[in-house]
Amino acid sequence: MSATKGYRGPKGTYDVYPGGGQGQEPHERPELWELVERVARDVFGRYNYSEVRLPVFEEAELFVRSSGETSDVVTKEMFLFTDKGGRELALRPEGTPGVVRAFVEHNLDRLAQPTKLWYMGPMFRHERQQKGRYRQHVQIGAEVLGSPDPLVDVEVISLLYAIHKSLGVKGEVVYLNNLGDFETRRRYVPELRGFLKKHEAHLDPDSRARLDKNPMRTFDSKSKETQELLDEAPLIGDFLSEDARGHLAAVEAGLDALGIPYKLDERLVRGLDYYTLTVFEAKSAALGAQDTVGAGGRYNGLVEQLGGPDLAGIGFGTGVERILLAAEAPEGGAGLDAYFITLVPEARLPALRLAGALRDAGLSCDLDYADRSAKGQFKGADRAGARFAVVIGDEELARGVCALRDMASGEQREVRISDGPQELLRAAGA
RNA sequence: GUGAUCGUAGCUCAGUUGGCAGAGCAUCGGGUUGUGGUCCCGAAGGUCGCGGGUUCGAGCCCCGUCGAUCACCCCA
Repeated sequence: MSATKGYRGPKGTYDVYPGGGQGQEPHERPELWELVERVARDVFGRYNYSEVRLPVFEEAELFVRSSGETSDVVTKEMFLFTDKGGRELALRPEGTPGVVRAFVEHNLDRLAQPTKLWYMGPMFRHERQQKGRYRQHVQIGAEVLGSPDPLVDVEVISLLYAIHKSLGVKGEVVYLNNLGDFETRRRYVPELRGFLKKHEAHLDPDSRARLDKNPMRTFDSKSKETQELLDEAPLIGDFLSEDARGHLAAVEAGLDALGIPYKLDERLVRGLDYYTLTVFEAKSAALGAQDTVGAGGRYNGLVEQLGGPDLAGIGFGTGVERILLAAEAPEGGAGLDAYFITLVPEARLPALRLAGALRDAGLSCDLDYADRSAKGQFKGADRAGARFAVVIGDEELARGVCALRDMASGEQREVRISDGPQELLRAAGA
């Protein structure tokens, strides 16, 4: 916050640093990130997904091709730059294009199908920041390539739901829709456009501008008048092909079987061009206007469009900052096993040696390096959440022992220093 | 990119009609020459976001700028 004296982080970014949570947003706390990573890794493992780690920048063209020339993400939110070889590059605004690119580049369709992948990493969008919206933010995502099976849709949605649930996201509702296949949209879009043209005078300016290029996005409008108008508009549900209708029904049956609560929302459209059939959005009532915690959908034409085989695909992305904002912050972290308190300079080397031995044995410990008073060092032990304080002073050195103090009970016993860490461990265990 | 509100100690915030920058918490030290989490005392910590203007005098008023928050646009 202060920053008169030096540099500040770039607009729309934030730092993760130790601070005991004081004045920090949850996503600024390192212990919460460790928790998220642990949980994500664990859940993905249980669903048999493999991790991919990809560059945070790609050829800009890749995003234009996949996300869509008219999408906001591409037209106004990309961080673009040219490298010294004249290549047009972009910091990735989302994860899916990179994953599909890597899938095609490495011929991952040779692996067992479908290919189930997950990632976690920063995404970049040049937009006005807000709480729960940052220019650099972290998404956890999954992509399943190579299967059109609606039960894969179910798995992906349940995966998203499981991650949120494991991390304590509050007030979550999953919205589901089906945007149809290409045939569906060929019939539906002209119908919708025709309807909107008739009422063009009553549309808000943004919706009017989208009329020709992407009329379905009109459903995203927050204008009251436009929304009232849309009550009369034709809905895509009535235009779904036989296949699309069956797909949606199968997804619903699967979600019901798993007991995942969802709401069908025929007005749900997504900002990216590549979606087909299933789209979904998980929102949390615990957030403000940026209430989407995670979202995704099926993209059956994308792999081929990016130069790969004609394979189906589906995936989601979920924002870690938003997960943490919408979650109950867990309290209490793991403390140290031992904290060494040295009362005379001659005690420092023996303490260092013992601490090293304990660390080698797998215990966590720390010592005072600030030459503090005994009282100060005990405070340090307390603040570090140490289970034991190991005290070495004049008297102990003279008798070749250290005092092992249980910080919770206050009980103290002596252990011979020459007995080494094993004896300390035994004494501590008692 | 548009609009509104805000910016004072590490954190949360007081600061009157413009008159010597404060509190609580946190930090460090002392009370207990070697024993923490309670209590008491003390210390340290600020170019009041930054730059300009008005004024004898600006944390306070005016302009600009940067940043944050909220709402749009859109999204995770």
